[in-house]
Amino acid sequence: MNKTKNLIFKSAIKIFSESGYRGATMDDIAANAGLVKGTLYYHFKSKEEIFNFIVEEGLQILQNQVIEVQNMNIGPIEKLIKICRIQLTFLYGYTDFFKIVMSQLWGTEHRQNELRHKIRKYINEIEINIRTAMEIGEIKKGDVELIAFQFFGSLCSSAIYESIHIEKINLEDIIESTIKFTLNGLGIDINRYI
Amino acid sequence: MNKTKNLIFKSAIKIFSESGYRGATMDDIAANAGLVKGTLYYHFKSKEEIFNFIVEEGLQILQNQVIEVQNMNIGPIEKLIKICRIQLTFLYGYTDFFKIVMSQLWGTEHRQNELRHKIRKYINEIEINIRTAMEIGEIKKGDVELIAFQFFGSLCSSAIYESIHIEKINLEDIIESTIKFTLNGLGIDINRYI
Amino acid sequence: MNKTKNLIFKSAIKIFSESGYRGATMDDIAANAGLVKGTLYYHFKSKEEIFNFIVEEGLQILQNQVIEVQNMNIGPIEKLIKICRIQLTFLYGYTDFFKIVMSQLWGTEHRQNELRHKIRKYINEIEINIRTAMEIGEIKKGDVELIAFQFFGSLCSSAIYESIHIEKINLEDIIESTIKFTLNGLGIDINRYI
Amino acid sequence: MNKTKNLIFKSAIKIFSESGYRGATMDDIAANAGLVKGTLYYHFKSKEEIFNFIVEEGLQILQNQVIEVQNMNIGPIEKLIKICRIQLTFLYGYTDFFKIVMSQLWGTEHRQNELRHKIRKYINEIEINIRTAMEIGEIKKGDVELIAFQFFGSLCSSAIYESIHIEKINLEDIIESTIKFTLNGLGIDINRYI
DNA sequence: AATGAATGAGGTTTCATTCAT
DNA sequence: CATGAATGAAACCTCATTCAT
Repeated sequence: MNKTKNLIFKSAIKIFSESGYRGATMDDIAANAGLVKGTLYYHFKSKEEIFNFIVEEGLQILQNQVIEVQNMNIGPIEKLIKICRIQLTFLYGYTDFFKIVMSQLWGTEHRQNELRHKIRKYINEIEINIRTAMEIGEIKKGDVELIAFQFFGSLCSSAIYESIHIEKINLEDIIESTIKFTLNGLGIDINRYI
Repeated sequence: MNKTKNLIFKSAIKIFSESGYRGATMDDIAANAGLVKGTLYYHFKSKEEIFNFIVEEGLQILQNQVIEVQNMNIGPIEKLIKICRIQLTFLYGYTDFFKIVMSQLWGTEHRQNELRHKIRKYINEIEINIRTAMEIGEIKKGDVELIAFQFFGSLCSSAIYESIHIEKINLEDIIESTIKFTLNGLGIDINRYI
Repeated sequence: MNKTKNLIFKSAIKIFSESGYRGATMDDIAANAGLVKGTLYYHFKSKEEIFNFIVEEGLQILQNQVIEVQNMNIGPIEKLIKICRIQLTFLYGYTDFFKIVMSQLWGTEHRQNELRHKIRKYINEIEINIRTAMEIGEIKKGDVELIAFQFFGSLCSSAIYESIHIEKINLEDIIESTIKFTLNGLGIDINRYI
Repeated sequence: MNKTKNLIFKSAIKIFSESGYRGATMDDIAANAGLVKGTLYYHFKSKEEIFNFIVEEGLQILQNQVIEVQNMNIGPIEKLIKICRIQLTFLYGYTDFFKIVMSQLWGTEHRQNELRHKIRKYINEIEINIRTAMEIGEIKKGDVELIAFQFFGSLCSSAIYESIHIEKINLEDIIESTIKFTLNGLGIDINRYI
C-alpha cells in the first residue's frame, strides 16, 4: 500500500468510526487525510470501495492470527483462550475499525450483508474448536453454533464497554476478566437456580 | 399515540433497522407507511425526533420490565436471571428495534452519544445486582462494571446471532443456553487453564 | 403534462439543443426554466429521463401525423409528398428538438443506440411507400432501404441548412424546393452523364 | 506527425466518434491509444486542440480532393458528380471522422460554431458549380444555396444510413444510387403531382 | 518523451424540510 | 389532517489539467 493510499485508509477508518458509513463524507475523509476529495478517487473507485478495502484489510489481520492459532498443536480450549486474547487485543488495538464493523453489522444493504457473511466465516473458526471440545468431552454438549456466537459476543461486550466507558482501561485486566467470564460465566452453581 | 403516528412509528422502526439512521429516508418511511413524506412532518418535527421517539418508547418497555424485577423480593442472582430472560425475550420480540440500537451505539454524533448514555443507565441496573451479589458472596469479587457489560453483552451476542443466523430459532432454547452461558460460561474448570 | 413539467420540458429542449446532451447541465435547464435544480428531480428521475421524455414526445407528434397520412386513401407518391411536407413543417416548427435528435444520432452510448432505433422505425414508414411505388411501377426499381434513407436525408439537409443559414427563410419555398429535389433531383438527364 | 501523436490522433477519432466531444474523456483517448493521460498533454495543449486538429486534418483531405476537381477542365455537372463520389468515398473511408462532424454540427458552443463555419465554406464549393450550371442552363433556376445544401445532404443521408444500417454495404452501389438520386430524385414526373 | 499522482472546479443526484392548498 | 410540489444544501463522483520525476 503506497503512502497516500495508506493515508486515506487511516483517515477513512477514523471518519467511518466516528460517523458510520453513511454519515462519513468523502470530504471529511479527504480533509482528515490532508488531501483533496479528487485524490480519493484516484486511489479508490468509490466510497464503497474504501469501505470494502478497510474491512478486508482489518479482518485479514485478525483472521491471520487466528489461523496461526488453529495450526498450533494444542487442545481446543487452549485455542479458544488464545483466540479470546487475540480478539480482545485486536479490539483494543483497532478500536476504530471495530466500531465500523459493529455499526455495519446490521441492516440489509449490500455492504452490510457482505460484512455479516465475512463475520460468519470468522465465527466458523471458533465453532470448530467448540465442536472439538464437545467431542472430547471438555465442555458439555449444546448448540455449537449458538455457543460460538456467545463466545464471539465477548468481543461485542468489550467493544460496547470500550465505547461507553471513558476511563483508561488496563488491557490485561480486561483480557483476564473476559477469559474468566467466557470459561466460567458469573461462576454460579447452576443447579441452585435452574 | 393516534393511528397515523403509530403507523409512522412502526414504519420507521422497519426502515431504520434496514438502512440505519442515515440510510433511511423520510420518503422510505412514508412510503412504507402508505403515506406521503409531508405527512410525517405533521406528526413529527424532524427525522431525529422520530428516531428519539422510537428509542424512548422501546427502551421504556424494556426498562419497565426490569424495574418490576428490581422491586421483587428476591436475590440478586435470581434478578439477573430474570433480567437475562427479559432481555432476550425483548430482543426476539423487537428485533428491528434492537438492530437500530445496535447500529447507532457507535460513533460520535449527538444521537449516538445520547443513545449510549441511555444504554449506560440501563446497564447500571444490572450493575446493582452484580454488586449486591458480590457483597453477599454469591459471586466472586471482580470489576463490577466490566462484568455488567459482559452480562449485557449476552444480548449483543444473541442479536448478532439473530442477524446472521437465518433459520427459525426456538426462543426458550436460546434463553436457556444463554442463561447457562452467563452463569457458567463454557463450564470449564478455570484452574486447569489459567 | 402539468405546468412545471412542461416548463422543464421546454427548457430542456432549448438547453439540449444548444449544448448537446452532455454539454447541457441540470443547472442550466433549471435556471432557464426559472426553477431550482432540485425541482427537476421531483418531476424526472434523471437527466436521461428528461432526454427520453423529450424524444418520446417529439417523435410521437411526428409519427402521429405520418400515420394519419399512411391511413389516407391515396397513392404512395402522394403519401411521400405529404410526408415530405410534414417532415419539413415539423423541422421548422420544432427546430430545437430536431437539433437534439441530429446531435444524438451518432455514437454508441445507450441513449444514442435507442434513438437510432426509433428513427429506424420512423424511416420504415417511408420505406413502405417507396416499395409500393416501385411495385406499381411509379418509380424505378432500386435499393428500397437506401432510397428511403435518401428521402429522409432531405430532412437532414434542411436541418443543416437551417442550422448554418442565418437569414429568415420562407417555409413554403423550402418545402416546394425540397419536394422538387426529392422527386427530380437536380433535374438532369441522367443518360448524358452516366 | 510523429508516431505517438498519430496514435493519439487515431485514438481520439475513435473515442470522439463513439462518445461525442463531451462524452469522450482524455482517459479514454489515452487508454485506447495504449498511453497514459499525461502523455496526451505533451503532444496537445488541450482536449479542444485534439478536436480541432482532427477536424482540420480531416476536412483538409476532403477539401484537397474537391479543389483538384474544381481545377479540372470539365463542366459543372461533371464536377458535381465527381464531388458526390468523393464525398461518399470519403464518408465510407473515414466514417468515424464523419460521425464526429455530424454530432458537432449543432449547438452553440464555440467549437460547434467554428465547425459549421468550416462546413459552410466547403458547401460554397458545391454552390459555385450549381450556380454555373444554372447560368449555362444545365439545371433549372432556383435557390442556389438551398440546392447546394440538398446536394450536401446526400452525404448526411448516407452517414445516417451507414450509422443505422448494420449489414455490409457495397460502396459502388451506394455511389451509383446516390448520384442517381441527386441527379433525378425519385425520378417522378413532377407535373403529375404538383 | 512519458508517466503517475494530485488537484479542484463543476457535474449529477439525494433528501430533509417547508409550505400552500 | 393529509398532500404534493418546491427548495437548497450537501452528498458522491468525474475529469481536464498540472506537475514533479
